[in-house]
Amino acid sequence: MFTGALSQTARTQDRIVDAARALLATAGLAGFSMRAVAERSGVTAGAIYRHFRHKEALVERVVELGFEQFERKLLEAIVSLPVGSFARIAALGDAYIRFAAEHEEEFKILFNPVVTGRKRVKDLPGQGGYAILRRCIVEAMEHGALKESDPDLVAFYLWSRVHGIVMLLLACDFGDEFDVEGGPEAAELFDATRVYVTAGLNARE
Amino acid sequence: MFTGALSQTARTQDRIVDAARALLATAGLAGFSMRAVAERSGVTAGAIYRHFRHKEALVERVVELGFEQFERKLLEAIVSLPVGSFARIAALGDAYIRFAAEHEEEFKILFNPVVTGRKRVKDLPGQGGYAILRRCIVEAMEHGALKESDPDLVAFYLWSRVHGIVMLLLACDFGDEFDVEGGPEAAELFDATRVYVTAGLNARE
DNA sequence: ACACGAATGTAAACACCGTTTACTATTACT
DNA sequence: AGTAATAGTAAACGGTGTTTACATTCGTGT
Repeated sequence: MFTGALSQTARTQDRIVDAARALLATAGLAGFSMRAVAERSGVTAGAIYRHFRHKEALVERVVELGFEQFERKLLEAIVSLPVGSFARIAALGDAYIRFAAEHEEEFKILFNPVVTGRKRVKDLPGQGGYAILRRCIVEAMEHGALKESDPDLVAFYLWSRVHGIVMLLLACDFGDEFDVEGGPEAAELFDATRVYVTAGLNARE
Repeated sequence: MFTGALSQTARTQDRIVDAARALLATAGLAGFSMRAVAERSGVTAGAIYRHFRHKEALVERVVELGFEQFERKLLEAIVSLPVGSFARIAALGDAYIRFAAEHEEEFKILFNPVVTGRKRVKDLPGQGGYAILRRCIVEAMEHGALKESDPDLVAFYLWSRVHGIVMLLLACDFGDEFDVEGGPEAAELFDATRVYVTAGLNARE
């Protein structure tokens, strides 16, 4: 049967997922228990198992939604910038870093090999942003903004770069190496090291 | 009193830590329970609390030992290479990646912001390798192997690069983007993208 | 050599966790 | 209206990290 309204099933399933997302964002993975999710969604812990096979499946769903939101942010970041420009690539890196900063707890989960398994890039929503990045790289090469090269290799290089900046700063406090109180922010270091990416490190010219 | 032998305290404490390290390496964090560590070290779970305040403190100790071993590997990697050479810097990256590959489970923990807290780089054994890397960079600049620049910024750039490669590959499978069955290895991608680091990406010369 | 206090270990309990079970209430459809 | 699937509940189960009450061992001063 089809009614315009959502089925009761869908309603509580959504409430569970919403509660799970909120809980993960505020309490982190430590405070994320089935009973806590249940209470937040006005349901009993056992009821969650009518909608998700186990806790991991619920976490996976949250991660999936996180990646969808992530992809949306990446698309928004480049939409108003000229096709084929280096600015588009820089904007993607910036959006990546901004997302990580604004959704810290969620980001820690998205790419955490301990809490969620290793993901095939192809199966991620929007290929985890890889597809967008690769397209911008190809276009930039066509427009002469980037040296011609293997776009997959460049995409991996640039992705691992922003990812490394974010993950390293999540794991380590560089407050004593860079005299910024509380440590420098990812966005600053991303900007400050950009020149190395464009011009290279070699002294030889 | 002082005897040549270790005190009983130190003995069982070592046995606990050894068991913890072995368990973490084989079963990962999922199989790492206080009772499992206890059984492996021939002791009761409660006894562990005479030596470590809580589970996290035990994990922290394992992480600390991991960082010490990590630093040793980095030092070994450069000792026979000429001071001031770019080869030293490349060797550090290589050792970083090799360590991550050979101690995968341990590495996932060392830099995981979810399982261990954010660490001050200065407090890590060997500053987590930062001190070694920075010294090699300064020496390379003095010998003209690297463009003159802020060594801290370059160190962060290079560290985040290897870290990003490793963490990204731990989280994601790129088997479909690079036609290497099961996905490419970190060492391959590290080598293949090195030219971007030395020469830069810009088309403009 | 002995005694005594601290250090170390044990077994059992506690509260919490993910998950399952037995049961009830609701829903959708003939 | 009747019925079979669906959705929800409360209680239980085994496992977890941690604490407790108690026993043992150890180190040391006399």
